[in-house]
Amino acid sequence: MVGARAGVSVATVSLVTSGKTAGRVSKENIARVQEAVAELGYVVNGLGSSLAKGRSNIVILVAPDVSNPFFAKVIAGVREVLGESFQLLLSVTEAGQTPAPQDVRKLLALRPAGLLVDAPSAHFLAELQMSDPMVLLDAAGITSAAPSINFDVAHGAHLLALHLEAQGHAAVAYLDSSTGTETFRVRREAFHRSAAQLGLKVVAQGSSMIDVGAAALAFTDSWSDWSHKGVSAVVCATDTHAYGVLQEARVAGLAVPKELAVTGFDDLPYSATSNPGLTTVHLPALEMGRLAGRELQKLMAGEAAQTVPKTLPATLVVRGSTAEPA
Amino acid sequence: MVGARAGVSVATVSLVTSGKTAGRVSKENIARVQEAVAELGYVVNGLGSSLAKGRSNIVILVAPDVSNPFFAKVIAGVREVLGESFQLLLSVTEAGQTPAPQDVRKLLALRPAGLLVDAPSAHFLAELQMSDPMVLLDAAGITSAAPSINFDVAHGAHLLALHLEAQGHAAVAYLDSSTGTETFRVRREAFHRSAAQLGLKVVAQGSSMIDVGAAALAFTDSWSDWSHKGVSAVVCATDTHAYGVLQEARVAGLAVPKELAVTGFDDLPYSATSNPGLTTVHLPALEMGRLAGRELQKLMAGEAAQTVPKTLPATLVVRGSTAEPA
DNA sequence: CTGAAAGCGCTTACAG
DNA sequence: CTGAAAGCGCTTACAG
Repeated sequence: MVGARAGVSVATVSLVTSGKTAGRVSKENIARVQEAVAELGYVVNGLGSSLAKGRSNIVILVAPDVSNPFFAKVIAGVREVLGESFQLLLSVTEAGQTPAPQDVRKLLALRPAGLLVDAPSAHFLAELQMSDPMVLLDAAGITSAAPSINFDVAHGAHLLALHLEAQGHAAVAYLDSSTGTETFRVRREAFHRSAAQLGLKVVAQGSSMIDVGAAALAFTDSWSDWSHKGVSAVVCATDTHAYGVLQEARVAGLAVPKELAVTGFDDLPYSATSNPGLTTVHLPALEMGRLAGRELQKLMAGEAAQTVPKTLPATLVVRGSTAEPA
Repeated sequence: MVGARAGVSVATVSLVTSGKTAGRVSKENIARVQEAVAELGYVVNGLGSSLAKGRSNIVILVAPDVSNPFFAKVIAGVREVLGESFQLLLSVTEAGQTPAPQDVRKLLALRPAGLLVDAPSAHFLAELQMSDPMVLLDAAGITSAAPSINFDVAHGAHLLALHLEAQGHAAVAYLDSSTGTETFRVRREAFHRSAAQLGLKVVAQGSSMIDVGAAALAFTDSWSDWSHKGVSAVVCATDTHAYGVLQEARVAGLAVPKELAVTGFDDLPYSATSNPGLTTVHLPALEMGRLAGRELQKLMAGEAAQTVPKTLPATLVVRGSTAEPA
């Protein structure tokens, strides 16, 4: 450790670089060490440091779909809370895929201080059997000992059904995501339940990956059938699906919302500016990131975890895709 | 190290877990160790391992905008090449921002085996002064000792000018990105140069962040002015900008491409399915990821780096936003 | 206020 | 084929 260029012991250098000088190191030595550090461009080796301390300062965020504008907000929220003290890293898996057991193992080998897991599957959590601090995000429908922050997607689906019924729709189609994440099951089942209560008939179903092109294809393949069944609105599991439907509706010359209403879920940035704007369920992503970050901090500080999942409200944003502007 | 439950020394366990048993450990001991590992759910502590070996197996990808569908492909390419041997992690910064010096320092503290830096600024690289393996991606206009993989965006811009001139346009507006990344400077300057050669006039300029809403706003604010100047086409620095323009053109009742042609840059997935489809410059993102991964592997293996930046071809994809379907 | 020393969990020559 | 030992770069009681 070349920092001994300051003429002090390694112990003193360590004290200075980790900021634990209070009443332990003289002013002169602090200055001398800082100077040497600056001159040599010394950076503490996190490997040695973490090993000695028994834990790293890495927080890993595991998510199936990092390349999603919705997720960017979640990340921003987490960063805001975790700040300087932890190094946030994203685990990368195949697009749309939850990481495989061996990926997880490699992550744990880094001995992260904490784990944030977005949209986990039950299977994934079973594999994990984490004892380290862990917080689940968007884990509706999952039971786990780990604290979780969820969106009230069921209520969101309910609001959607209410709105469509009020707009006079009688028969709708549901375009689901084929990724099989729990949140989509909850969205779908809640919508069906609410629709049934209201006398709104879900007469057709479809599904595709979360991709504009795939959703567009799913819609064009089904539309003639749906049309015969009297479908006047398509309820999509995500905004991305809705974009595909909006596009193909335009190609097919269908007037939106007059001949066909379209709804989404997530309220991605694009939904506010599309034409027509997309009626969708807004989920407070930034807030989710913040809460998850805070909960993880507590856990990492050794405090007790929340036991009841925290649920964030979902709200309905009505735009031109379901209602003519007043 | 509880693995000594197999009745062997730590050294033997280490040999087994790192797969270096060839002619060094007996079959029985291999089996015994593997059994103990499985029973105890043992995971090698990467901190200790990396410290002993002098380097980690972490590769960090630094990028200003991870939440971008374009970037998802780059990542896929990198993963494909790096495979099992390295742990790919994404560094997270504020959306659209290149990481600050202190962020970089924290990254280096992890002693990554290699660094992949996307769209770096000259300033960022100066701060870095890396001696570790590093490969730059999309660093057009940057000079650095590190190998880099670039897109030939200048040629792409040239193709765009050629196409617009051939379509009979005489006056166009350029909608730039306000992020100030080098690649946008190159795109803009190349387009202006080519346009000037062809007698195509760039009569107006605008700029916004890379965001559909922001681009839409920039367009509506400028359109009456641009219109007076005889603008018949808007050339956008990214597809995202183009989406904003397309939307507002529709709102304004402008027929695309008849009254207003629109072009993008990047060829995001959405551009193929938008209506009209977006004429844009296709950049081979997956291929860039692969090449960058391969180059980094060479570097990490101690082989000589390529000295000349590798440039991937940009191609023009003509769609409905500039040309009526035949 | 300071430094010598033990130890974090591994890997890797080295001697047997 | 096997194990004892040194060492990777730190941190943290501990003794002074």
